[in-house]
Amino acid sequence: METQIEDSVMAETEAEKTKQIVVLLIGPPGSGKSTFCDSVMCSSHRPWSRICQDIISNGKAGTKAQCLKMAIESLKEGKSVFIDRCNLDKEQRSEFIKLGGSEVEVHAVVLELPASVCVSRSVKRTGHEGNLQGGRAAAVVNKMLQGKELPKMNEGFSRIMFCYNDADVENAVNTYSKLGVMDSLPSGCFGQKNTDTKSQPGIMKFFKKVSAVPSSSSNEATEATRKANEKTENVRVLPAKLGSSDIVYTLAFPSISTADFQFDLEKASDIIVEKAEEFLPRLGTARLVLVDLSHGSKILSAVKAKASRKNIDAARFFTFVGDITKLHSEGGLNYNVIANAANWRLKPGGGGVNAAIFKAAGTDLEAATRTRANTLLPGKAVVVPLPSTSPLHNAEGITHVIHVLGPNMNPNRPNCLNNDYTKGCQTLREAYTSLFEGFLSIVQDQSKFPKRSNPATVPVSGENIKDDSERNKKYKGPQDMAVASNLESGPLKETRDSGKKMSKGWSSWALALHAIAIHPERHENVVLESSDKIVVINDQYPKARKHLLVLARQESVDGLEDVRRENLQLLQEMHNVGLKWVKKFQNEDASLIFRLGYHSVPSMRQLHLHVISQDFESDHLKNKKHWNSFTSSFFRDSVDVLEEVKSQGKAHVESEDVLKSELRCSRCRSAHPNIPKLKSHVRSCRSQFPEYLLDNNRLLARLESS
DNA sequence: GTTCTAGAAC
DNA sequence: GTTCTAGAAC
Repeated sequence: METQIEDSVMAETEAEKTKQIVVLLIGPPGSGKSTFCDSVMCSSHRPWSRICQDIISNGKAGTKAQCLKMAIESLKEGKSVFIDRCNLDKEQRSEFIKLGGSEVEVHAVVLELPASVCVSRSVKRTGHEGNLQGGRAAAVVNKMLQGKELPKMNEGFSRIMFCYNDADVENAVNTYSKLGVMDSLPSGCFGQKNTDTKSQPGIMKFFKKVSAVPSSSSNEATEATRKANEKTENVRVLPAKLGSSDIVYTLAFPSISTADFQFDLEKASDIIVEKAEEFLPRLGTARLVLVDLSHGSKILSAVKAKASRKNIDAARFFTFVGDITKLHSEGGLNYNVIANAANWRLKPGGGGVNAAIFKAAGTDLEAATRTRANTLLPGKAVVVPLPSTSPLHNAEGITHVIHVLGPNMNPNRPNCLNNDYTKGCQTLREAYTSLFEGFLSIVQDQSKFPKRSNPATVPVSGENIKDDSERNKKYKGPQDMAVASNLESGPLKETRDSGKKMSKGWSSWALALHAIAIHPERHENVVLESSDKIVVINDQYPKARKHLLVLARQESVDGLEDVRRENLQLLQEMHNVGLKWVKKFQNEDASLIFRLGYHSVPSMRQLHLHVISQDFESDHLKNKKHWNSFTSSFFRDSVDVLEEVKSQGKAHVESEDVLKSELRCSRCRSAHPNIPKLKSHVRSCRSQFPEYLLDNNRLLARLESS
């Protein structure tokens, strides 16, 4: 018996020592992944299998699935495994990480060499198994690095080594070469620096300096990868020379403010021509196309006439008749960026161009817009990259939508300027400036991957290149545009005026309520009640003994800030449903006391009414923000919201700053130094509630509270 | 919104 | 030493 036990202990110890390893190489083409594997395998005493996606299919490129299959087979044979593919993002890595287990450790070796090194190696190599060579290489490498996510231990790695230069690589090669069958390496993350080489500095500098060079589309690199196998590129073609097949960057835009906002056509056409003339020289070969739906459009003919009088290049600035969402499929126009005559809430609806674009782009555009901005001021623009899943991206080739808000002269629309054309023209000029600058930033951004430049000759010093330093100074990337556009204050008083909120989008975690409200049928397990107007659920992290949420189902009402008179019926319905549940709970326990209300600034998207008992007995109530969001003026009682919307058309929204104020008992208002002490006090406090809460049925108690 | 955790507060 | 908060990451 004893020997048996000893044997099994021995076996376990041994098994631990002989753990196999899966090593994921992480790096773009040219980073030296294959060389790394070869170097280790040359001198290692451990059996290794190198799994290279570029050659897995009888010497040709194969699939991730093939790699996985081969990895499993190699592990069964007792070999350790190198996964020799780029593995640049978490998703790409996840399935290989799953190969790990009690018998198998998963490591990462990150080859973070300068992008320029990778590009130059990719370009120079002739016998590379992936056949990624020539001028396309730079585009591919740079595009890949854009989407790169560095590995983290919590993905499931037991060890990560970062290499930033040849010395680091050599060190890593040695580490793995020396690793005998019985050895293991310490786990942890080694060598990581803070710097991140998402882009290739040299190439960026270069493309900022040359005039904007159009490229076919943002899919350039993907397309390049595919074509790299078919074409032998002449890498010596200069950037300025464009083949006839090249697609030129094109912005299609509607006339801003002249439709629904009733802006004077003559004045508007002057401004359009003036701004186009100003921007064309900066836009390289990119084109501006004014679009209108109807052939008899007065704005188109006015602009056409004025542009012709000013001798503006008609090949680069022209008018086009058609549906702005179908100019390619129905009009044969190649274009990649469209402007939207947006509303200040950046939401679908209203009719016209705005409705058409949101409809054609699908929900992707709405979601993408939210990550950039919540609202827009007149005269401002926000650049939104269109996800490749959007129908507009696929069918028309549109990669970006730029929302623009122009001045309004229509008394039936918000912020009417009452014929003040001094202000109006100023704002319209500003709107076109914002729009064209946004477009310029896209063109510059995409020019990182020029179609026919030779990245191998990317100059370290750019003698032959004209320096357009003015542009360098003045224009920022699209993301900066979005922020800048929203941080500036303007005449739109209704707009949320805290820069923080305005530039905030909805993170993925904040969309859960929205998903339930829109598709309650997909969340049957959590839905307590639903109708066509509302859905009732338990708060997932209740902050009191009873804590429900009544969700509005209507799209586009994200929170209290969006509520207007037209939503009164909805608010009343939500309130009534809340009351009904309060009654139900009080029938079960008459001592429960409730409040119904909204958070001034919700963390989660979709208007939701809190129905919460006032005991606050919950382990989920953990911090100051939790407490203050239910007990300070940040919590807006439903009765008050209803009253304010009825009388003023909207509800007061308290600043988030109050969430940081001191901790006070919701009954006796005494202050407490920290959450545990506060909670302990609240458990035993039997004071009367403040007078304010006893008014107007803000507090819903079955019995007289004592 | 929560979770995790470094470091401040005690 | 432990408790608690606050900021980052998700």
